[in-house]
Amino acid sequence: MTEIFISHLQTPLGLMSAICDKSGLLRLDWSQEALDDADLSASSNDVSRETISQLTAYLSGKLRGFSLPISDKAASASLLTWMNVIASVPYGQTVSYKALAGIWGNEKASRAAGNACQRNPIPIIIPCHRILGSSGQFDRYSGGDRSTPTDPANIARKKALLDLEAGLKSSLL
Amino acid sequence: MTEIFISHLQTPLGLMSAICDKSGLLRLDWSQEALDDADLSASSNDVSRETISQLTAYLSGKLRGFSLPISDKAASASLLTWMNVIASVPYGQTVSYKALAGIWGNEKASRAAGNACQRNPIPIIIPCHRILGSSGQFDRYSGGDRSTPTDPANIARKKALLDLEAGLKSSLL
DNA sequence: TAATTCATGATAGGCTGATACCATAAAAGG
DNA sequence: CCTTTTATGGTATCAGCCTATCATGAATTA
Repeated sequence: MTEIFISHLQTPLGLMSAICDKSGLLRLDWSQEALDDADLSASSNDVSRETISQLTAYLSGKLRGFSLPISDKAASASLLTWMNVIASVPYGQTVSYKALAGIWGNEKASRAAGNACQRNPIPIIIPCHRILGSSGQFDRYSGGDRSTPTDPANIARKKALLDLEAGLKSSLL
Repeated sequence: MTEIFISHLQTPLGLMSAICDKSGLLRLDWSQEALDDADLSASSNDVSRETISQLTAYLSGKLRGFSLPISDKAASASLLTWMNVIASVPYGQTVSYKALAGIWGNEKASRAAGNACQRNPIPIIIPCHRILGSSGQFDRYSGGDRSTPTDPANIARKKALLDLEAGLKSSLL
């Protein structure tokens, strides 16, 4: 029914797929299973190409903020509000789940904050990698795939993104 | 997501649209709103064309029974059982809502029978026009559009179909 | 320090019961 | 005849309610 558009980017951390409908970004994925319920004959469109373009600049260390339309079908209404809160964390900074929950409106909802990070369909653009445990742990990361928060490959991705933003690496491409 | 196929037939009673997915008929409609949630670029397929073909023969008085695959997504499971009951009423015969309910399994469910007729997504093929009030009234007909059972144009269609099957007219084309 | 345990809040999914909707039918009253 | 009233059964929808899940955090142990 709803037409789907896709663009890809090969990175040292894996192949990324930007998936959109006509109104904006739906999700960003590392694994190929992104294609599961998408039309196999999908082509790219302006938004998917622009996403890859900005992503390339970001991973090269040349871009510190994204400007992209996000489809309102990317997530439930409640998750979208969480995504806005996550997006308010600036480049290069990190925040605990508890602090994130505080910004959201209830400091005690730290666990709900983690829940939202896990279900974030658009990693990097919505910078859930900047959310850490209260004592600085970054041992969980889903990278758009809700089912693999402890996958070592994902942890490595989180670390790489943090290193990039901390200036420890100049590029991830 | 699910691909849709459509074929049309212009008749004196209005433009008919046969809408299918790959597994069979989804619905048959008189009004153009049939296209509302269908892909505007939809094309025809074997089933949609065969539907129009058999329909043409039926409306010309040359065919008295249909043989077409019906998608299991055309209706809920409970409605599909009602559709089978309706389809068991032979060409040229009529039955009351109460009698239909009796065949279905509960003579007192006459009102549920009417409910099923109203929601029948495939008029003519599933011959809900053969179901009348207990004293012979045919003053309700939806013709695939659940919201207009008392529309005079629909009543006229029901009468025309009954006249055709009674041999009062030799063709509706 | 590290492993366990416990208190917590939000979300989504599943289940249950209540309800509004009807292309009915029969009876009652004029 | 006509309209009105009442009894009626099934379906779909929705509001509650409960529950499992979780990328947490803090306190308690050893």
